[in-house]
Amino acid sequence: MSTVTITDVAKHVGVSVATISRHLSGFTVRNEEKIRQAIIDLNYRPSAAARNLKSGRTGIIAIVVPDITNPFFASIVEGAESAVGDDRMILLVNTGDSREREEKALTQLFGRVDGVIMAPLTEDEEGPSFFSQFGLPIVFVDRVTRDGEKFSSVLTDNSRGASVATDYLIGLGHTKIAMISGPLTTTPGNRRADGFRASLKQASLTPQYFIESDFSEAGGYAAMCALLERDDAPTAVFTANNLMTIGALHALRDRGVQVPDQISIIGFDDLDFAELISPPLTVIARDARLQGSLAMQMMIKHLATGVSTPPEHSMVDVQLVERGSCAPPREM
Amino acid sequence: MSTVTITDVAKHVGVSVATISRHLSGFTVRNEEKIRQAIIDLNYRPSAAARNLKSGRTGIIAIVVPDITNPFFASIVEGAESAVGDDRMILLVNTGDSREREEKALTQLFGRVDGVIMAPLTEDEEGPSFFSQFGLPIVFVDRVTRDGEKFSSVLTDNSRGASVATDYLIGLGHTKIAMISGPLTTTPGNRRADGFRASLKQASLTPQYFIESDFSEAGGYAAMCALLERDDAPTAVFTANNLMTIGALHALRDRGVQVPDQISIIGFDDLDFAELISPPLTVIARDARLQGSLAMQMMIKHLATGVSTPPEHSMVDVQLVERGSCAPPREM
DNA sequence: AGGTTATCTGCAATCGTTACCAGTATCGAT
DNA sequence: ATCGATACTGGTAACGATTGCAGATAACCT
Repeated sequence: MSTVTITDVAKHVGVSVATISRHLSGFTVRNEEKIRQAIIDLNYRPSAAARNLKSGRTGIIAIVVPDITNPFFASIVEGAESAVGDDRMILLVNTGDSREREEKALTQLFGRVDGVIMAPLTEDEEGPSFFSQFGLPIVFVDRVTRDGEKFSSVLTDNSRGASVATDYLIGLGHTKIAMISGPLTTTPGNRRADGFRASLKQASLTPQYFIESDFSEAGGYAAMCALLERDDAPTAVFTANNLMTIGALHALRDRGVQVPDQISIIGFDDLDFAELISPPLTVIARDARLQGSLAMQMMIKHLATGVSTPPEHSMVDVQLVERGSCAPPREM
Repeated sequence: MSTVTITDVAKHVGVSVATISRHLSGFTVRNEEKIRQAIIDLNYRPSAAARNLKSGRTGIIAIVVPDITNPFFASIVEGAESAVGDDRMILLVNTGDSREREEKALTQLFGRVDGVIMAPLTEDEEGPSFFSQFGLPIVFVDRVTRDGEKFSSVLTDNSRGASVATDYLIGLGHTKIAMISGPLTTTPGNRRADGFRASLKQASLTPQYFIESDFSEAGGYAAMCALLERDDAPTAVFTANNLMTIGALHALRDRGVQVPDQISIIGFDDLDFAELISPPLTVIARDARLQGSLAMQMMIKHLATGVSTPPEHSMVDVQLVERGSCAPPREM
């Protein structure tokens, strides 16, 4: 097996370890060709652990997401992966929607990675020092950073996105508009609920059909069922993420409710197969891949320029993709 | 910032570093409480790099997948994540369907991880030593291992799955059955094509509608278009993975071809939203999450018992999920 | 008290690499 | 022949943790 070290290579060639090391670092040395050959012959691979210990860097960037099976986060990861470059790798942590695991991940990550790209589950209630304590460079996706925090972020205008969706439904003539919301303790959940409420208010409507759910498919299903059981059911519903949209659609299908004849539905975040659903699903879309890629670029830049550089913030556009799942209310 | 070492803690308490180290490793030492407190006060976190260097282990297991946005692989990762345990983490490598990146990943992974779970892109043409040369424990998902290889694997009966799909279409009365296949250089692509051909042969049919594509949505789209342009178009099509199924469905939708009236379609690998498509999609399903979890369990077991243990192999069931996208052929 | 364990402790070597330092060879110019 | 500059070299001290060894302390028994 292979536990061949730099010393073995040095002996084999008949030079010192320093020379081999220099060759590895790209300096010109005398026996270039001999060394190159010896490395191949002995199948020598530098020990990452030893390098880490000396340099303090690992060449690994972590991405922490709540749920990798959510296509949105999968695309974030893919985008980040596309921007990571040849000399670094990605370590994925799936927190499974658990705040506890998220926290533990951060402590475990320390020393194993050079930085963390994080789409966090919850708002930071513990105060501004919570994320700082880990002493890791962090780039946030979809989480607003507080004053005094020195972290960069890639944001979407969640509030505006929700407003666009709600305004669209209002524009179609709906007045009984429901929202299946994410947890209000999360940045996206919170802001999207804000946008919804703001639009309703501006149209002099009250958010009587607001349900706080949990961003999961099961949660969306349950919420939709609850809405349908009401005496005075809504004529339109805005679901605050893709998984809940799928859940809601399942509920509607199981109950035989026709879309958009009996109820209109608009989701936040696009889906690969949105056009294949019948009717094709109208959504608020944003470029997840771009977000992941931007986050990675920020991280790499930050790592290159050093800790002292001020944090950057970038905003990714949201837009309405009109398909066929929304229509004017029937009984009007 | 924090670069507090075990020496700092030792000095702070007034004992030797060895004592701190022993405390960290769970041995009973004299000043337990004092040490515990010092660690908190100084915010000390053991250096992963130093530990790696000494122990030779990293506590990280890599998962190499061709495309993380494919729900199947996302589920594999999630399953693995669920089984990984508290003391280890997952490093994700997305090869983006590139054999080159797959290879490079393996070399980069060496020394950074304790083992690799791999859903490889291609068959191993380079001979049995190709994967061995990296000196890494590997568990394969969906790749058959050769004689003489000492790697474990989690397999699906791809051939049988394809046969079940094909037999189902034959049973409905179809004779002009197409297959949109994955690359024949990959294990899954190869075996599924085998199953298709075998079933056809048994029914005395010839595989005249066989198209080798690339497991991507765009590939599925293009292949479906090609099939539809034929003078003598097929009445049923079997798509060899979920992404190509989506692509094919898009093509059918764009051309206004009715499913299942004008053409029947059955896919390999289930989709979260298969029921939401109209008509609901009939598929060959298998438990991806289970596969990921099994692979991780094998890896952990292997790591615990040592290199000498013989490789394990486990087979995951496939089954037909009948929904509404298949019907007897129209003109018969 | 003396002897025998049973516990705990510190010293120092070690893991594989990098980087500093000083040393040597080569070369052209004087 | 001497000099200085250039280009490379080897020895070695780190990086931060773990661990075998031997010594120290305490605990227990007769």
